[in-house]
Amino acid sequence: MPRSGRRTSGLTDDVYEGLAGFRLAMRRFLSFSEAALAEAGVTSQQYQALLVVRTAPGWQIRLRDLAEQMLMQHNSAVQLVDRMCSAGLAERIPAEDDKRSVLIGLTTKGELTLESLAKVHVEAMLAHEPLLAESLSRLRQVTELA
Amino acid sequence: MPRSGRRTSGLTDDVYEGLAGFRLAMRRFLSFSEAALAEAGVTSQQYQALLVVRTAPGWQIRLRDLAEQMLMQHNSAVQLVDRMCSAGLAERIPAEDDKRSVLIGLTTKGELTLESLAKVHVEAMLAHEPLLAESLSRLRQVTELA
DNA sequence: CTGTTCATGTCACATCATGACATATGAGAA
DNA sequence: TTCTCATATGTCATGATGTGACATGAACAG
Repeated sequence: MPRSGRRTSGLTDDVYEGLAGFRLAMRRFLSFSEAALAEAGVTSQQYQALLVVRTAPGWQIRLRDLAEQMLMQHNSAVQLVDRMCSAGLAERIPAEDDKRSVLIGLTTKGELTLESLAKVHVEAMLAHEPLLAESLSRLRQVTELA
Repeated sequence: MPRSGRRTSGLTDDVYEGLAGFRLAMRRFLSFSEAALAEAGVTSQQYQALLVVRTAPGWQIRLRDLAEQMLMQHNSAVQLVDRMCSAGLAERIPAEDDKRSVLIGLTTKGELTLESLAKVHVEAMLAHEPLLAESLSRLRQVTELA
C-alpha cells in the first residue's frame, strides 16, 4: 500500500529499487575504476579509448571509427584524442591511403599505462562482477513480473 | 603471438577484448538510456537522483545522504539538486529537526517523470540485460584463466 | 561562552559531450 | 577536366558534470 496521502505509482517499489540497485552497482564499479585511473592520471574515457585502440587491428584506428565504437560524435573524439596526445598516451598518424583520415596509435607510454590499468581492472572486475550480476538478475526477476 | 615488431604485452588479447567488451556493453546500455532520458529533458545524473530519492524512506533524503549514495562530493550534489529544482523535478524542504539539513523531495512532475522513465528503462533492461550478463561472464572466464 | 564538527552553499577550474560550422580530400557525373 | 557531393577531421561556443578550496551557519561538547 502506498504511503498515506501520496499518489500511487503505476510501478511497485521493487521496480524502483531494482533499477536503483543496478545503477548503484554500475556506479560503484565505475567509481572504483575511476579512482584507479585517477592515480595513473587517466580519465575514464581515455582508458576506454586506449582499450578500443588496443583491440583494433594493427593497434591503430581511424578517428572516425574510434568515435563510432565509443558511441560519441566525431568532434568529441577529436578533443578526446587531443587530450590523449597531450598526455603522451596516443599519437596521430596520417593515413597513407586516404589523406583525409588520421590513424590513432598508442605511444609506448600509452601501451604501458593501459597494460597496468588493465591488470588493475581485471582484479576489480573479479571483485565487482558478482554484485553486478546479482543486481542484473534481481532486476530481471522484478521486471519479468511486471 | 604478438604482432611482429611490437612489444609483447603481459596480458593476452583476450583480456583486453573482454575489458573492452564489457565497457562497450555498459556504454551501449547507458547510451540507450541517455537517449530516452534526453527526450524527457532529464540527464543521467538527474534520473539517478530521482531513483535515489524515490527509494529513500518517505521519498525524501538529506542532501548529504544523496551525495553519499550517488558516490559524489556534497558540492556536486548541491549543483545537481539546483538543476533539478530549476527543472521542477525536485524541491528543497528545510529539515525540522536539524536546521542545518535540507531534505530533497520529489515534485509531482518529478514523480510522474520518474515513473514514465522507469517504465522505459524496464523495457531497456530486459533488452540489454543479456548482453551485459554475457560480457560479464565472458570477462570472468578470461580473467579467471590469467 | 568557546571551539569543533557538521550540512550546506559558493566559486574557479577541468573534463566531456554536443551542434553548428569550416576545411580539405575523395569519388563520380557532366 | 571541372563541378558537385559525400566523407574525415578540426574549431568554436555552450551546457552538464565533477572537484578542491573556502564560507556560512547550526549543533554540540567542554
